[in-house]
Amino acid sequence: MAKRSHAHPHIQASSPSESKRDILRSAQRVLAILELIARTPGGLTVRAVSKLLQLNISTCYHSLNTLLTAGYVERLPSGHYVLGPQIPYLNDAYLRTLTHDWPATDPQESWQAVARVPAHRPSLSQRLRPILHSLSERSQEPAYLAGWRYGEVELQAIVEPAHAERIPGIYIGYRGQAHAHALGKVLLAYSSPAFVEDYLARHALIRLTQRTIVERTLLCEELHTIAHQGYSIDREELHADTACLAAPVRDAQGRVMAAIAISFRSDLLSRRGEWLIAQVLRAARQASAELRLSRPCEQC
Amino acid sequence: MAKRSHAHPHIQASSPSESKRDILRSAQRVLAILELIARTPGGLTVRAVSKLLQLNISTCYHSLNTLLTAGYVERLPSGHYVLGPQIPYLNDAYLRTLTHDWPATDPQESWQAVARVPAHRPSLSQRLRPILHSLSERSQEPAYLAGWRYGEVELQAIVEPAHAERIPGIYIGYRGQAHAHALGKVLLAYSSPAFVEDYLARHALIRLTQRTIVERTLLCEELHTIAHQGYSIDREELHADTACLAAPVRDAQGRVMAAIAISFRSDLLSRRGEWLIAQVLRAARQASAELRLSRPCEQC
DNA sequence: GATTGCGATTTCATTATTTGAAATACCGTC
DNA sequence: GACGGTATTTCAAATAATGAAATCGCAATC
Repeated sequence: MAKRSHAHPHIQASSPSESKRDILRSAQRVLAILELIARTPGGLTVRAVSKLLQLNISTCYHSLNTLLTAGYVERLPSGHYVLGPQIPYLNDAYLRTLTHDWPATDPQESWQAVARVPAHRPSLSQRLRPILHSLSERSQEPAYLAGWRYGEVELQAIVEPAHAERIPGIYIGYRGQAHAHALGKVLLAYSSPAFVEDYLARHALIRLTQRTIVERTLLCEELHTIAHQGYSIDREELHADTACLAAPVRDAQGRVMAAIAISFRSDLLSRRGEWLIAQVLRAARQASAELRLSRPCEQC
Repeated sequence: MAKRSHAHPHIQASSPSESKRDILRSAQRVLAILELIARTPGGLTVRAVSKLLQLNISTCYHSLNTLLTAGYVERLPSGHYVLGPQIPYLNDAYLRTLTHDWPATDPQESWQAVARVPAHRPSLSQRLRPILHSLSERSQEPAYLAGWRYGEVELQAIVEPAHAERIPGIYIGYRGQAHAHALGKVLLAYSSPAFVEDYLARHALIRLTQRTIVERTLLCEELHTIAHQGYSIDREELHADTACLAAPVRDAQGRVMAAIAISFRSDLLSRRGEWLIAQVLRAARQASAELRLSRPCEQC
């Protein structure tokens, strides 16, 4: 975007690393402080922020005041700043934007259609929640729904049973590491080769556990296998001790719109694997059936 | 905080309304833009932001770029900006801060103890989730958990059954309007008079429906009734057509630490009210029993 | 195939805003 | 009562944001 054209007539020397144009530096700093606080469970004092970010304490003081008055952080009586109530408020708004249906995956440009999708039609996650619910109920494991969003795999719904916990570090809105989980792999497996190409060009295959598939060729083989067998397995590829199973959800035209999954302790795979696969496939079939009827479809 | 002392020797005339000191204006503007986008389901273009906020288009352009590169917004191919993946990421961090136990309510200062509570003990919402789950299961209505946080009632857990939807506009992390819902009323009902006094001084009794209690004396009467009967009812006080029932959860010392509730279509109140009250009371009793055993208590 | 309209991007000088060092205030502890 | 660790305030320096206007790009229209 920024053209970084002929240097300013002004000074500009003093900025240490090549600082980006078109960015509001104090705003950027404030956001960086917010993220730092998010990463620190117990909160941070003004001074701590100043030290960690190598910023003048006065700058941090003003930045934190800005965040404070806007509700993005809160100040504990101890002087520690923690995330404030504006965060879940914005998240609620974000969740409502999941209330679109996305066109499937294919040529990287397909998601541009999103712009044309009218807001406020019943979302996939809303329509499929009962199915996730019963999947979670039957299996007594957490159930997940993911779809494409702006060229990324996005986790869009989680239904947890009373006792089992979701995979740590995973949350609604989580994107990425598609190569390392069952949902991502199954969605990629049913994408066009051109799209997979593009996806792999945009994403490094980061190693998350010893089992993560980090070889491009191995991953492509895996995707073929998945497309052939109709579901995907994550054997501790994302998180040690945890396995996932995922299966595709198709719309009336047969396009893969989403994927449904469950996660569970990986040692269950050998004992209950077959049964769990059957449950996931069943839920995915139900979901596809649900999408087949009464599509409030605009672009058909 | 800001002392607004003797006017600067500089100009300072040009700022129209009394602009606050100790605030980073460009950062504040960026946050305002973020909130504007959050309020707009379909997203906004640079120009639209500029018009709505009465800012120079160049300012908006730079602000949006800042938000964009930090992941707080995303740009659709149409040029519309919508909330980005950083929002749910921060929310996940916020949710983890719910992983404290809070001291109860009383004298407005009690929440200052939060600062001393070590992070990472099992949270109320984690411990009580199975109970909420079975409450939701039995009643087939959404179940809620709320507690005190920094002197405010905060919604801390929601368990939705397969088919019923939570109250719109309500989300985990939601605070306030305690006078208008069952959870808030029951928590206030078991707070000390001094605290209620303080709470009422800090919060106007905003009218949300025709039934909202906006008279201070009426609310106090209501709180007395609630404390006497052991549960609270919200009869369309927060949201038209929706009723809630809430009951207190006590710790081993008998202090009210939280409240459990369900919401449902208000017409069910006459038919199933008695039964639903029994369910909520039962869940609250179970929760209190759960808190009674094996408290990982630091300050006792 | 050129034109128009609409909006995004870039430019650049002006000027207000942010910065940073240091002084000061605060609070709990020894 | 002094000390150590922080938070807050001050104020001049100078950096960084602003705003008007020019430019660019795209798509619809003539």
